[in-house]
This record gives sequence, C-alpha cells and structure tokens, in this order.
Amino acid sequence: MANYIKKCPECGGINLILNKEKGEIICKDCGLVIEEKMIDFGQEWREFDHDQADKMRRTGAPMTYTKFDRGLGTDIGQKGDLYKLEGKGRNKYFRLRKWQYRVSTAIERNLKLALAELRRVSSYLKLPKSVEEEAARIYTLAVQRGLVRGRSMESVVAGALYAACRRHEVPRTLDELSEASGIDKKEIGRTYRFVTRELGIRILPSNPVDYIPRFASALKLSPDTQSKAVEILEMAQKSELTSGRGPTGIAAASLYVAALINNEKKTQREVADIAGVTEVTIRNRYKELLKKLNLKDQIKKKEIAA
DNA sequence: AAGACGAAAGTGGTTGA
DNA sequence: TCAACAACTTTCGTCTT
Repeated sequence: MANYIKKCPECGGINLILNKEKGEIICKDCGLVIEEKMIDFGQEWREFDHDQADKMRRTGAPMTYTKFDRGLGTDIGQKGDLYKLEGKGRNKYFRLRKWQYRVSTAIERNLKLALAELRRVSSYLKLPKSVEEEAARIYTLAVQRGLVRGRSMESVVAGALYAACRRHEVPRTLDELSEASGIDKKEIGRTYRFVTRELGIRILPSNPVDYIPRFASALKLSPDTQSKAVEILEMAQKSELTSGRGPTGIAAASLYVAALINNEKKTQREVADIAGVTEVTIRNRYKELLKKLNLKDQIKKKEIAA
C-alpha cells in the first residue's frame, strides 16, 4: 500500500500522516488535508447478520452495492441463502421474494436513479468509497423493505449517507449533507432515524474527535493546534463534559481554545461558521472547558509571555 | 468598529407518565 | 399522546480591545 504522495503541495513537508479509516492523508507540518478520497484499505463492508456475511465476504472479483443490480432482482431468495436462515429470517425472505417478484422492475428503476444520486452527493462531499458503498447498501436494504414509500428518494439517500458516515467515523454534519443533497436538514434527520431504526442499524454517538482534523484544516490551523485540540477534547471527555452535548460544538470549542493557547487566535465567528454551530454554543462549551479543566492558567501564561 | 459576552425567548427533539 | 425538559439557536444589548 504505497503512499503515492510524498510531499505536501502546500508547504513541501514530508511529514504525511495516513489515516486509513477516514481515507485521509494529512500533512503534519501545515495540517492540510491532502487527499480525502483515497482508497480505503480496510474492510469496506459491515455485516448485519450471517447471510450478509456470506454475501459480503469474498474471494475473487468484488461485488458492489453501488451498481444497481447487485443484490437485487436476481438473487433475493436464491437457494443457497435460504438454507442458512431459520425462523423469522426465513419468513422474511419468503415474503421479500414474493414481493420482489411483483415489483422488482420498479425497484430496479428506483435503485438506478437513487444510486446515481448517491454517487453525486458522495462525490460532492468527497466521501471515501467505503462510505459510499455502505450508504448504497443501506439504501438497498431500505428499498427492499419498502421504507422509501412515502418519502422522497433523495431524502432516503441522504439519510443513508449520513448513517454510513457515522458508522465509518467520518462524520459529516447534517448541514453538510443538506447542502450537498438539497434536502431539508430536518427531513434528512427524520429519514435517517427512521431508516436506522427500521433496519436495526446501531450507530454510536459520533465522537467529537472525528471532526477535529476537518475543521482544523478548514480553519488553516497548525497541526500543533490540532493535536492540542484533541488533547483538550480527551481531557474534556474524562471530565464528562461531553455527554449529551452536540459533538460539533465541543469540537469547535476545543479548537477555539487550542488556537488561543497557541496564539493562533480565530474569532468565535470563524470557528462557529466552519463547525456549523453558533458563537453562543462555542461560548458555552468554552466556558465549561475553562472552568473544569484548568486551561485558564495556560492561556494566562501565554498572555504574560506575549 | 469588531469581537466577546451574556440574558431572554424560541425551536425541534427526547423522555416519561 | 401530551407535557416537561435539555440542548441549541436567534436576537439583542453591553462591555472590551
């Protein structure tokens, strides 16, 4: 797995960090995110249950859910799968099979359109291929279960993408999804919750740390500040300042404080815009951070030194 | 003049009876 | 199903640099 890029185009630094899971290469010297869309070296699928496992584990040519006819139309309820199912799963499959027989052409048409849309949004957001795959799979499952009925195709696509991002710890905010897909934020949230609940997809609360590199890069903060922010974030988590709070707000506040400490001051407004929260939220988090951790000292010291 | 701060009122979502 | 509730936003006035 070679690193194709040897030097940072921004600063010429050679200190490049490869983040496999997020599909990112980050320059350690200037913090520039060089490549976000690179191939993912890890396992790019998740297995919900054993028949999924059989389908997804593979030797030989890869199959992909981003192609509309994969997993649909031709092979639901084929012999091999049925033997491995029992009870509820078996019934479900019989049901699906009958259902699918009737409307398979409609589903195919739907999928073809939806996956085109999915690819469009995904590339707009520069999401790793692995996330796109996951989203495609979620969407496929959703269609098979008839969850799209009564909802716009686009919103389900957006919801699936959002869920896929979360599962792969490459979180995008609802705002970003909304901008990319042109769907109302609330609508995405709604379908996202609905789909994940119906499909029994368990999503961990997103970790604020995952937002840091992207925000830091967008704010052109030094890698030093970036790691400082992560440090602060970890301290905050230990002090249980993070539970129940919006992860983006916490990430933003940590960055803001880190920037202060490192004399790279950004205004609250700037940070707030990038993170998609308001200044007020940053202030509140910021206040809590100062109070619970003794960061005050660190900032004071800097002021005196300066 | 711009940024930081905080109070007050409003919004959408979750929770628990 | 409804009301209480927490988190977050919007708006606005005041203080600081």
